[in-house]
Amino acid sequence: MSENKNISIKDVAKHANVSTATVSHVINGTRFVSEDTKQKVMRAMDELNYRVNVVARSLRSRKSYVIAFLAPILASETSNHFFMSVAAGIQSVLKQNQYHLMLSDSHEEEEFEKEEIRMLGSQMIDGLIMAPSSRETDYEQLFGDYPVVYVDRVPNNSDRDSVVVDNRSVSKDAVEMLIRRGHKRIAYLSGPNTLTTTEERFAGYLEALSEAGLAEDKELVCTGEVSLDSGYKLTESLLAHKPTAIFATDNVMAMGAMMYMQENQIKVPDQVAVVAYDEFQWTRVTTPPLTVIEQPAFDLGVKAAEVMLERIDNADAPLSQHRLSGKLIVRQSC
Amino acid sequence: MSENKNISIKDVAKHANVSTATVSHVINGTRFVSEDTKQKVMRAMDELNYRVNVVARSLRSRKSYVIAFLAPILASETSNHFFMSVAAGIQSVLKQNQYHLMLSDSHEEEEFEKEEIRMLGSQMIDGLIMAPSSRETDYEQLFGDYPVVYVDRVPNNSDRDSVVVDNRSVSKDAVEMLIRRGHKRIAYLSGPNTLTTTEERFAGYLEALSEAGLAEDKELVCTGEVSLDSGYKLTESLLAHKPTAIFATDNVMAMGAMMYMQENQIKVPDQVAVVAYDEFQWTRVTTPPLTVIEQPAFDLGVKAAEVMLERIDNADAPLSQHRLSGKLIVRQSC
DNA sequence: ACAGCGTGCGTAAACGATTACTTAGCTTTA
DNA sequence: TAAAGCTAAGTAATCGTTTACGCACGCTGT
Repeated sequence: MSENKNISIKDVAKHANVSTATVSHVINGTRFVSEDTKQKVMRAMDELNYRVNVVARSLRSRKSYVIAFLAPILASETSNHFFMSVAAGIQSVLKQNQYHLMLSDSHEEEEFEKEEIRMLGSQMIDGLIMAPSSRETDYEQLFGDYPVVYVDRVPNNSDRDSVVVDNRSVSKDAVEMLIRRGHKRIAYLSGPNTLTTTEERFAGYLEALSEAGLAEDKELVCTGEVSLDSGYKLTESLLAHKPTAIFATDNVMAMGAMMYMQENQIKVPDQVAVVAYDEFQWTRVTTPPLTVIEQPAFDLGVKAAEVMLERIDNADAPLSQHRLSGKLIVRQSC
Repeated sequence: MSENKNISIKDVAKHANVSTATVSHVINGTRFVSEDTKQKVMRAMDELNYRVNVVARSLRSRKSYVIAFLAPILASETSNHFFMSVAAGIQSVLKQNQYHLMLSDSHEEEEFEKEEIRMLGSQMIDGLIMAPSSRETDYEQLFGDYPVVYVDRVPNNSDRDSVVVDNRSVSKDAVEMLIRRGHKRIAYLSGPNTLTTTEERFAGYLEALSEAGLAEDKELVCTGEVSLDSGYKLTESLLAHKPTAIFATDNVMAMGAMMYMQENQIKVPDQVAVVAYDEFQWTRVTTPPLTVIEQPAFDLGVKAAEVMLERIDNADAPLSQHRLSGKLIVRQSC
């Protein structure tokens, strides 16, 4: 039916007896066209089932109205949900401004990520919002000449716009709360310390301890792979050192911890209290429901997109760096 | 530093003292170029920090190497994870074939979805893989002249390629298992019956009952909004009719059910057994761990992408429709 | 010695839009 | 009535590639 092959603005122009310029201006509303002519053009477009070729358009206008979001969206259940919420925030802003969102996955691997950036090439996107998988990498040489906004994480020595969570501060809140409830042996369970986020969370943990006059006990600090199994095993070894509370900076690892304690009849929170990162619906249905730190994922995306659009508007505006607050949600696990 | 503004193949050609054709052929390996010339060109590209303009390329070659995936990826935690797994599958295949994945969200709303399809325009993508939010809609007129593959769901009267889950069959398995364990009053808890998937799951439920000589009890069939709260409330009213088991076709609703029973000290599985759709890591840490139906989400994506690439290769190949099997994972909740 | 062929590369026309510059025709103004 | 101005729309260059042709040169065989 709708044979759409190769119908160009030229065909429409011929069919409507006007010039291509006029057709273009009707489509874009970029200059006055008399009502009569406008009607003729519209009718022609309808009859030919014309569809604008966005590729040609962006070649000429040097605008694609596409913003890419590069993050470890497919890496795990946790980061998946977190970054998809960020994506939702981005999308909500972009949509209002007629921009498209292109999601790319970095797999949380540097090489994979670099390859994705290369594939974006030049001109395909008007901007890149990314959560870098490494803080050591020098990304600058890979980027095209579009603006870049970092979200959730920032590489070292970056002088780009950024929107992140105030991890240190909310982590400190969480640990302080545990201390207020009488805990003195608070374990730290986390993934490897390679991301700025993780580092900040650890800093918050230490700060709370130190301000309460508690010394850091190396035996209670435990980092490992981010996975359920890893969380399970690390919890097992942690418990040998008799913590009364566990502060887990990763959701999946917290699951492992909960699973271990459930299987070994360790009462939460009576024997061991638990506070973990990331609010999910399921954290309300564990036994007991989990006390968690909720990150403003959606807002992170909203802000990042807003910053991006402003940057596109004005390349010379001053650096725009933002830090959003997390929120402690107290439930029965502590 | 890396001033990349406006470096085109022409600049490279001039700088290397060759023609643009040669540069293009070096980049794409599309015809023999002597080692010497090749080196010259490469060096020039390096020195100028040349980056191919993918927009111009796809304008000319009529190929964008972008496949769009349109699904309700941001709609809820459940569909989010499910469709992101599908996306991961798609991505894994596309990447091997040098294609890009562009994720678009349909918000599970028809108008939103249509708008997204329109925005894709023509020529921007080489193909569209989608999970339609409605089976009634006539999407055909909206599509450009790219191939379309439906995944997970298929609209009525579609004669497009498709890849879906055999929902009826695995749902039947699950209910049969409950029956074998002696259950006779099995409740059905589900979202609204507007998707083919939901419909198929209900059919499987009914079929298992009927083959076991059990009559459908309307009081035990309960559909409502897909949300934790809704699951919670519907479970409350369901329990008035004394089911001994609940079959939940949605993950979030199952969470609501679990939460209600937990809060009201209803023992699972002793008083009420539970079987629910969708395997997540957290289903292993509830008390007790949940028996679930695992959908082959990743494989769904893989297959869909394969089908897409074949279709792109050969527009006239016969219709390619696939049905993948789900898997029942039995844990302590039943 | 020259027709014929293979090799390596250059020339220039697309692809389908946007848009700076013109232009034709009409109205106003002095 | 002629110059100036205004209105609506047309002409054609341009964005950066790909690719169908064509060409020059050197080698081969007779």
